[in-house]
Order: sequence, then structure tokens, then C-alpha cells
Amino acid sequence: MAFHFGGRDAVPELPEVETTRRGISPLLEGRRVSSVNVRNPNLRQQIQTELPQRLAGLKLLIVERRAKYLLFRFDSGTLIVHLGMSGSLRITEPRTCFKKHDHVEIIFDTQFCLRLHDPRRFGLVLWTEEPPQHHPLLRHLGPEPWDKRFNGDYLHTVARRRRAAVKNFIMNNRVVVGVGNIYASEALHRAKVHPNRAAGQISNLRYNAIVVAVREVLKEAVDLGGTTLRDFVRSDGKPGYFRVQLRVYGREGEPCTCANGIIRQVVIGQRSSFYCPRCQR
DNA sequence: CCCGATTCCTGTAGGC
DNA sequence: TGCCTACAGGAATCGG
Repeated sequence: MAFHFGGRDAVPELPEVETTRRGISPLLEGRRVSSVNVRNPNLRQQIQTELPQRLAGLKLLIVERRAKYLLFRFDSGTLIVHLGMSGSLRITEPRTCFKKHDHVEIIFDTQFCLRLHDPRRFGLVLWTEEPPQHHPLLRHLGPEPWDKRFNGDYLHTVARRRRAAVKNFIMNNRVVVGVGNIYASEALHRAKVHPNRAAGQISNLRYNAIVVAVREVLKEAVDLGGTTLRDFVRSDGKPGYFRVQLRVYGREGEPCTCANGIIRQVVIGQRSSFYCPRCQR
């Protein structure tokens, strides 16, 4: 038994984090922590030295997700986990050989190991006893993409007088969560909006299209995650992490689906961005 | 407050 | 084949 959840080749964006949550929650919810092994505490923040004794003996109530954070809820507090750029969670049998970059292991009911694998160590494992939504890392987060409050009017209002590129604007966690670099390019292409356009100069109507496109591309990816989960079970763990068919990302020089333009790659906010100069205005 | 630049890190790809 | 460099990206942080 060895199921992989989360990014391997793929950067864990919101759909990958949600897929991870759906994969691990039925196996772990209701189980009690037997022990915790921290092999390398040097992640984005150093793992608290008291984490193992804090978690030992606690019963996991539920695994939730907020933005790209996984929230492991216990009676007395919450374990906040972020997969960063290269993190993945895997459930193994105890005493399975550690792979390089397996940094943390939580054993449940002495038979289920949850392991964090994270080569670049931008991930995060953090214990908090305050409500997680009050934690400094989470308290300023904007709405989830499927929240009713995330709509064209909202974006239009928040963007007023802002001169940042719309691509950076929708990647801003305070505006809306879960839109990473890849899906930002994809969503703006679907909405036919130029990624470099100033956020404050976009109409309500176009912001409606952006909301629809963000939800569409994220939902397709979450649905693909469902397929991935079935594949994990069937193929006993080989990742095969599917991504939504990307229409612009990584396709510089290729013809756009509109058949009129050639996809361009530019740098916006220090990040690679892809768009079609003909159909995105 | 807003926004651009910088920083963390390592696997991978490309040049020579 | 191997060495070197550039690049990838989430998000906190800093400075203007």
C-alpha cells in the first residue's frame, strides 16, 4: 500500500491540494496520532520542536482546506500544512523506507503513516491552538473561488484605481485564493483578457468573465483530480498527476485555439506568463 | 495601502 | 559525459 497525493511533477495548486485532501481524509479522519517523527525541521518555517508531543495521542477530527492550506483539525488545535512548490503527502505502511526529502511522518493508529515529501522545502507544518482562520498566515486571505462573494462586482470594486497587472491582481491571495501562476494564465486566456492590462481598467463585464473562467479552469482540474485518485488506487501509487489541458501555459510559439494568433511568453511580476495577442485584449 | 523586487530551495534542462 | 548556469514557482517580507 502506498498512495501518493499531491504534486510531484506538478506544482500543487488549489486543485491538487483539494485532491490531496480528498485522498487522505477518508483514510485518516477519526484516527489517533500514535507518534510523530520529524526528520528535517527546516521547512519554510522551522517545525516547532514541541510538535511531536503536542500531537501524540490526539484524535484527528477532520481534514479541511483553506486556500492551499490543509487544516488537520483536532480537539485542542489545528495542524496547518502547506505543500509549497514541491510538497506531496503520501500514506504508507509504517517502516516503509524513507525517500530522500521525506521530512515529516505522522503515524496514526500505529498503522497509517502520513509522510510529507518536499524537495524544495517551501512547505509548512505548523501547530496552532487558536482558530486557524485567526492565524496570521490565514487571516488576510480573500474568498475561495466558489464563494458567492467572489464575483464580478467584487473584483471590479476591489480593483478600483489599482494599476497592477490583472494577472498579478488575481494571483493576490488577499483578492482571491487558489489562483497560481499556471491557472492565472489559463483563466485570463479563457476570459480573453490581456494579462498585462491594469486591474483598475477592466470592466465589470470582463471581471464577470474572469470569475467564470477561474472557476471553470479550477473545477476542471479538481474533476481531473478525481480521476487521479481512482488511478492512484488502481495503479498502486504511481503518480500520473494529470493537469487540465493547458491552452497557453508553456505553449510559446504555438498557434492559439482561436487560430489567429501565436502564443507569446512574457514576464509579468517576475513570473512567466503566456497569452494570445490576438484574442486577449 | 499598494506594488515591485527579493528571498527561500533543489531538480531539471540547456549550453559548451 | 560532466560541469556550469539559468530557470521554475508560493508567498512572506521589505522598501519605496
